[in-house]
Amino acid sequence: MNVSSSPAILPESARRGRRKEARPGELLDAALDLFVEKGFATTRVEEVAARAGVSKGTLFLYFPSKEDLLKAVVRKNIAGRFAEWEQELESYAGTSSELVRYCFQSWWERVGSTKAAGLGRLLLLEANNFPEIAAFYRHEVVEPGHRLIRRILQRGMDRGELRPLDLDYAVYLVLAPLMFLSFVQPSPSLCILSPERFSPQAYIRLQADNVLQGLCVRPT
Amino acid sequence: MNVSSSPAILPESARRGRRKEARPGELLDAALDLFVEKGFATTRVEEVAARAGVSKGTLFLYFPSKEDLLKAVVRKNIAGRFAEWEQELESYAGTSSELVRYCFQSWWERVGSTKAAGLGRLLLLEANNFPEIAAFYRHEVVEPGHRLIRRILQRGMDRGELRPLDLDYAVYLVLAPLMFLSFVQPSPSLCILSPERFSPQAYIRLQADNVLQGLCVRPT
Amino acid sequence: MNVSSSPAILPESARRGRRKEARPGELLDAALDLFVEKGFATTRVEEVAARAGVSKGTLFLYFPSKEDLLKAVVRKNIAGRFAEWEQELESYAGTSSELVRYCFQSWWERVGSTKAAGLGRLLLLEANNFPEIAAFYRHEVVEPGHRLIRRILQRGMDRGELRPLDLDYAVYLVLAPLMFLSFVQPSPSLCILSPERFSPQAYIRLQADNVLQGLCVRPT
Amino acid sequence: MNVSSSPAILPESARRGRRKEARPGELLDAALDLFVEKGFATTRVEEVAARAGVSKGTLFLYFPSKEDLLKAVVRKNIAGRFAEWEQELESYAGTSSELVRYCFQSWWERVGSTKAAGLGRLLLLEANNFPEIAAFYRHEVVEPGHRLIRRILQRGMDRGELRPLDLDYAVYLVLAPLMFLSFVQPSPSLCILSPERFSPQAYIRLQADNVLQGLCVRPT
DNA sequence: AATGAATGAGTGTTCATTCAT
DNA sequence: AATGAATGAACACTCATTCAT
Repeated sequence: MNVSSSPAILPESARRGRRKEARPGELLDAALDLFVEKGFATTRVEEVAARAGVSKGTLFLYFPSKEDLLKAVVRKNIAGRFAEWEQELESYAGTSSELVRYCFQSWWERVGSTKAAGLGRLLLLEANNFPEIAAFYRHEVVEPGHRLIRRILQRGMDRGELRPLDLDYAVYLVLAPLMFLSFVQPSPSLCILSPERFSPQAYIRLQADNVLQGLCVRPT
Repeated sequence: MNVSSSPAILPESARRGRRKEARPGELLDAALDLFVEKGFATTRVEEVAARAGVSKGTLFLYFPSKEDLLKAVVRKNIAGRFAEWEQELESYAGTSSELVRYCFQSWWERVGSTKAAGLGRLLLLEANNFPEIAAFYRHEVVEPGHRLIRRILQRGMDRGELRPLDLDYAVYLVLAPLMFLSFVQPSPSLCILSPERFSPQAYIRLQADNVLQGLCVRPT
Repeated sequence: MNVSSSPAILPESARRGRRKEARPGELLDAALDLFVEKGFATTRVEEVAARAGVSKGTLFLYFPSKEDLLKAVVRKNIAGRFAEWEQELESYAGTSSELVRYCFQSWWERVGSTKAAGLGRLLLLEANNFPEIAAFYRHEVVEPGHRLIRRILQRGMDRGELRPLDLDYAVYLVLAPLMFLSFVQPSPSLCILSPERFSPQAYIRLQADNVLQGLCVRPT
Repeated sequence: MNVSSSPAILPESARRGRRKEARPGELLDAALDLFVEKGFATTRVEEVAARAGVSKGTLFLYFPSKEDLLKAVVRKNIAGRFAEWEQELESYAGTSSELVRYCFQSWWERVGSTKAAGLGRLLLLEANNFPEIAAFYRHEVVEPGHRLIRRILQRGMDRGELRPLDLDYAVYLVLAPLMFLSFVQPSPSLCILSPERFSPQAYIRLQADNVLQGLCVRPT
């Protein structure tokens, strides 16, 4: 259609009228943005609706309550990509160093650089207020994530490429730098000194490097 | 005080009197707890007052508004310990490895294990809502912290004990694991699989170890 | 109609077509039911539409507003049966006792046992909110009803069959039992102890009996 | 106090300030008035508050929700006067005619002429919407009322003063005229032709008369 | 200084009504 | 004629803040 080729032609009339299939997605995107940026309690449903280009009433046509909107946001942004990820791991042929680097890098590409990255931060606080949602997130995201990392580290130990580790804590060697980045990104000015010059990619690279090699000089 | 000079007559009011100066502190403690646990917006001033054992009205006697209460919480819990810390660094005689380990450990003792640890998380989530407070925290805590870590790493590089690093990113090698812990601690169930069995000390130790040595086996 | 001339082609739309004229009636029936059962304010237009098997929008095609729907409900269910009733009275040949009994009985058959009975109760409760509608009902139903009863009682007094009565109050001797029944019927559990066993006919019979004979034993 | 003796002195300042004990009662009175007049759904809590001379928020200080306000209204206006009434019946020495007349008259004095009379009408509709409240009313008011009337009629039959009756229906000979009056009173214009000239006392007297003697002339 | 009753602006949610299709 | 997506005014309820005592 020439709508997409010339977006200037039908901007207004397209926004009006019925768009039943598109609405929920637009609302969920708007909600994710605002919830991550301002928090759940501070975000008014009217703001969400406005950002999605509809009225307050319309939002309630698709989501029975603000809390249900949050649930839907969480559900939508939890792609079950872990299956795919585990596949890749099974068939990975390279060294453990390469695998860890690949893991950091592909987390950035698939999660960290997307809007979904803010979800963790959002739930960080709301976990106490909405235990049910937190449990869902935990089950769908956190647990699979832990399992994946453990397997990677175990593989490295099995192959003699990684030093012996207590896996219960070693998981966080991978998790902490990634989570820190996703927690901090939506309001970088608090923790990052020069947000303008900060390159997440460079951050990821150094963290991957160092989790493998450590700070100390190595005898060559 | 003449209150204590007539102990038999005013036993009740004496208890009150003794506490009078402590009130603001108790309110700030209660506020920190609740803000960290439930978030700023979700916490009602009445809850804060109740936890501090006073009435809602009394709270407003000491703090003109809920936001001012938050500001006061931030101010109180930002001890200017960086001066002391920098002192210790100047006069530190050991190796860089020891210094980094000491840094992790003493962060845990002085910050991570205290209630103040939750402050970062609180402000992380409210940074966008209260830029002024965030800027204050940034200036008083984040920037000195960054400087401290940079100096430690620089010292290590100067002494040839640490490998060459881009300090702009290397700071986060230290910061990320510590911040992750303090962000996650108040609602551990979200990110930590077995919160009951989780030992922050063991976490700290492994992170310090690994930031120095890395995961890879080292040739002996 | 040419719709029926091509029955094979448009079987669906034919059903629609046949119903087209019936729509308003079905909506009015549904509205009466729901208004009487749940009250005007508590009934949503969507419910009315749903019960009539059409969409919300369709209802507004026939009735410009919810209040107009109520007006139409009232208008439809006020059959001008009083003319016929008065006729019967004029030509009635029996005793006054028989006439009163006949009056009770035929009220039950023509009004009390029909859905229209609930109208009185509905308007009783909404009279203060919609004075205009109440005035209409009063003029079309209440006043003719009063006149009818007065005439019956007057006839009885004239014929020496009924004791002398102040007609301004005596009307309610007939009205009260009938109205009570119609007010109470739609939610009988409130006033009637065993709604399952309650027979309106038996109620009507006893009330008619007693309004004529009274409770006291009569000397034979 | 001279407050009551000179009500003009402190009219305003008295209304402000704390009146914790008086508030609930004032709110309940206002609520009963408005609920009876306009119905539950149509009455806004703000109106109730305004009529009681307080703000919307204050109402919620005393009643957690609008529905709870309704419950409290019902509870408050159900005086347990049935015990007293049954006492009077036990010890009543006169004829059954006198007793029935007394019953009609004292219902008017104790119930019909008070604001509580509107309760029945209010619940008539809300019974379907709030079954729990209806059940309470039924248990506290309707059932004791039925029992009382049955006993009166039974006594009359036992003493040979009243004709044989099926009590299950005879109760309504007493109930219907009284209930009709209380249902109709709050918006008399609907059913009563000349509300200005209508005397409830005259109504009560005639109904009592007639329930005993009937319309038909009696041989003397 | 302390209380807690009172306030009212603000927010989530409902629902009669409109209108593009 | 019929639909049902969209609207926004209206209302129940919350809670930071005030103030008389």
